[in-house]
Amino acid sequence: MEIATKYDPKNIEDKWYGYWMKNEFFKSEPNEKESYTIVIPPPNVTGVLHMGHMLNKSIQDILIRRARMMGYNALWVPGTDHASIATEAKVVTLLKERGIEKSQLTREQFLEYAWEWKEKHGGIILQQLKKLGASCDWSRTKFTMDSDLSESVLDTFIDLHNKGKIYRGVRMVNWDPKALTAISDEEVIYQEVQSKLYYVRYQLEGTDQYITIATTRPETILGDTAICVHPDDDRYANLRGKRAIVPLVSRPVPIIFDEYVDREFGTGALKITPAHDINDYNLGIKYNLDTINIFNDNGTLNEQAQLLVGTDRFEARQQIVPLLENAGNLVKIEDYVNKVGYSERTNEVIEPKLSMQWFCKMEEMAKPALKAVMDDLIRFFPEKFKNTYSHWMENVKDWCISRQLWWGHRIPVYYLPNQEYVIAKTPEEALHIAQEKYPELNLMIDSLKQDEDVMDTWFSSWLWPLSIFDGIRHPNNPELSYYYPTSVLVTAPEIIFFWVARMIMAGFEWKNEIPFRNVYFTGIVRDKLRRKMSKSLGNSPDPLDLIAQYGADGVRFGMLCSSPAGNDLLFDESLCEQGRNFNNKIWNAFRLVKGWDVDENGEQPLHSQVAIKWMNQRVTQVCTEIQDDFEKYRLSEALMTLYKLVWNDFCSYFLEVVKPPYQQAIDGKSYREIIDVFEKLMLCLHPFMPFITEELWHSLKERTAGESIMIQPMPSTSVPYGLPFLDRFANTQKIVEEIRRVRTQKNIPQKNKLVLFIMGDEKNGDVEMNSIISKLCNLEGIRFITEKPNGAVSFIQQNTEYFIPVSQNINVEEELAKLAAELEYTEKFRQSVLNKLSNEKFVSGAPEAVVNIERKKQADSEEKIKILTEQIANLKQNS
RNA sequence: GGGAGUUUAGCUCAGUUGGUUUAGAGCAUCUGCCUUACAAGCAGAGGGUCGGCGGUUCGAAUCCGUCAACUCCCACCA
Repeated sequence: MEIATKYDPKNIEDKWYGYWMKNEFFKSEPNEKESYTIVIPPPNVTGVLHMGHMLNKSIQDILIRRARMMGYNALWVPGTDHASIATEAKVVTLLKERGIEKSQLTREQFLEYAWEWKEKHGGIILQQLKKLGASCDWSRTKFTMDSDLSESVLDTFIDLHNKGKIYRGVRMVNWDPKALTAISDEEVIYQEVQSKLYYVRYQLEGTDQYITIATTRPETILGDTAICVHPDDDRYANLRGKRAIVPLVSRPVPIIFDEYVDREFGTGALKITPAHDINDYNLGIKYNLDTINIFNDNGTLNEQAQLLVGTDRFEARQQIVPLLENAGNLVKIEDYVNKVGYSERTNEVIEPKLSMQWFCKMEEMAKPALKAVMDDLIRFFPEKFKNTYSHWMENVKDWCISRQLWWGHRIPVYYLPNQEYVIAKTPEEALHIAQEKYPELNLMIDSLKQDEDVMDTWFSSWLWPLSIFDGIRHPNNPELSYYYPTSVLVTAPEIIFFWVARMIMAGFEWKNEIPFRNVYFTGIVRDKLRRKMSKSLGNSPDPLDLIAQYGADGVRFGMLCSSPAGNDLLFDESLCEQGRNFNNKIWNAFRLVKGWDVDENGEQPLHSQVAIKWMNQRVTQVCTEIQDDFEKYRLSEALMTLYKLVWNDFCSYFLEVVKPPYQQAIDGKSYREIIDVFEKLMLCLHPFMPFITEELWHSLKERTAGESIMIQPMPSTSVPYGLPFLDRFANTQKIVEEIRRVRTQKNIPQKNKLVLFIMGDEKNGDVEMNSIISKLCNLEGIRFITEKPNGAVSFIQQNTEYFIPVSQNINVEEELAKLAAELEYTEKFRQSVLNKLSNEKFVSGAPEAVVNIERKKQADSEEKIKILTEQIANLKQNS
């Protein structure tokens, strides 16, 4: 049957994925083998596959497939993250499209919609991963809001609270006055805006003197509770102990001295509004200042402002200017460019707002987590992220773990009528505890009011490697003992603090062990213009379209062939094209081999015997190389090495040598050995390109039902390979290239046979390698000579002279020029070597091996100069 | 403002402790080929004073200093 000339991955990929699933090859259970575990960084449950996932998941699949073939019990655990903020935003938007406002719903109603949506549309991304070939154990799929994982989150909250590591405190949050919610720092977008800098003077109490401050937000003057200057600022040294009068509201406030103030900016004097600026708030704590909150949640001024009550903050900014001017407090207004934070969701200007939040103490937990990385108990690839990590861990701040949302793990705190609170996993439990503690209150279930907030999403994902094995609730369970610590975490450097650092802390906190041994940081996928791929820019291709166009194997190749750990990937479809072409190349190599007639009685030619020996040694050599690459997570290097092995060595050399002459059969021995080599190549490539390798592995030999390449062992690296033999072959390849160059230059078609003259004694000839040259260069014969022939083109390889007689006239000028150029180069080279060797300090200072190399270079170049000089003389004489 | 990193061929990158490198790969480019596996291919070729300057050394892409450009992270200036 004819095999198509082009590889078509479509049906093949679906067929094998189904086969793998049916045979449960992805499943893992603890056994006597060593475990190799990867937990997926759980994508948002609302997410769809993007290019960043493609890179990240391809890498994980490559690692897990290789581990499986290296004899480990490999497990890749999939799952999704509930992603409080993103999911809630998504659900809110979808409800709005149906004409429902979140504010109209009760918490329970909203959550019902959210769950309904999650069940229906959540986790699409996991289905998409199957297209990529991801070999996850799907039977273990987890979701951060599964009941067991949720319970683990509550357990850890309660545990940390009992240990005194969780507390309640006031914090400045990013308030969105339009959405009426706090948002995270990550959702604030800073933009430069053209604004004004207002200089306002404050009268000093009991004098007719003034102090002038500069502000971009004059409306917040109404909430001022201090003036601050630099302690070393001579201009204000006499103000110590004085008070200033806040304009318009006539409030006397202290003048404080702190190094926070930049003397160069404005007048060097700063007004302090602790309720509406994070820095002012910190100063407020330091100097025990009053905090006057002048804003309502919707951004209008409240009664505390005394003036302009009910006016919007921006309107108030306009209106307060003439008021200040009339009162004689406005000094001047300058144009000014500053950065203002906007809400990513509503594009509203963020208002810093004080609110009560839950915090987790970090300092103590950070210590073992920092040490583990610095001591290489956990290794980072690339290593440079150790610096980033240590810098952050040494300056770690307490973690605000509450979020003003509904979708997520609700904080298990129950407030009592007496202002106290209890912590418990369920309302019933809470009631029970409360009743025991305060029997006099006669508490009922309705007396308890649970905290309205949910926990930060990371407060569940930091448990991920533990909670998926139920390691929080049952820290000594056999699954956890077997699979934990996991082998490697593959993730993005952006979340090194949010997630990586915290998982390490959680690992020590609840298991007293690292969660993973290695961390591989991927880069960011960018477009050719180095812009981050994003939905809003519209510069990101749809991964599923790419897979449809180039095949999953092709896309995987494209993602991997040029992305060293930590480096950004500048994605271009041409990379996938290269991958597709590679698949096609392999496919056609298979077509060639499959098309041969086999003659079991045929004798194996010498060139085949030599080529097979060489190819096997090359495979072993490359396997050893990529073993090292994998240990260092140099996956791109490993892939490129295999790419070159297959394309250059296997296709361009090996198959060309062993290929029988047109319409002749191949001998049985060679055929079987070629198939064996082909099979080894498929094994090596399988982690990178699982589908085509499975397809061909099945086609190369008879297989029985239920067999698969993905559970075969990798080719052994223990077979010795001989460097001298490989060197001989490399030299042979150079000779072949020289002959081909002659053909190209002299326009001699490949089908015309040539004769090769070799200067020297036939006894010293390399019969094995010459058989290769004969086959590849279509030689009529090889003859050994002692006299330089006329009418021949020559080249020198390893100081042996080769001549090829050509029918047309030799262009003597051209030949001479070529020889002269080579002579000049060689003489220069020799001179540089001589310079080194004539240097006393080099000869005495450099290691002997290095000096010997130079001596060898000298001898070789002198020999070559001699040969070239002779050739030039000979050529001149004969012309 | 604080910290980290990058700079090698047109592009993306290797180059491991300084010495078998007057620097390699893949892609792209150019030339010639529809050669009986593959034009998604074959054969051949060109292309770099390793960001600039200075230093250490017998010897520097590699180590040190300095300048320049770019990137990322953190903090965010009234």
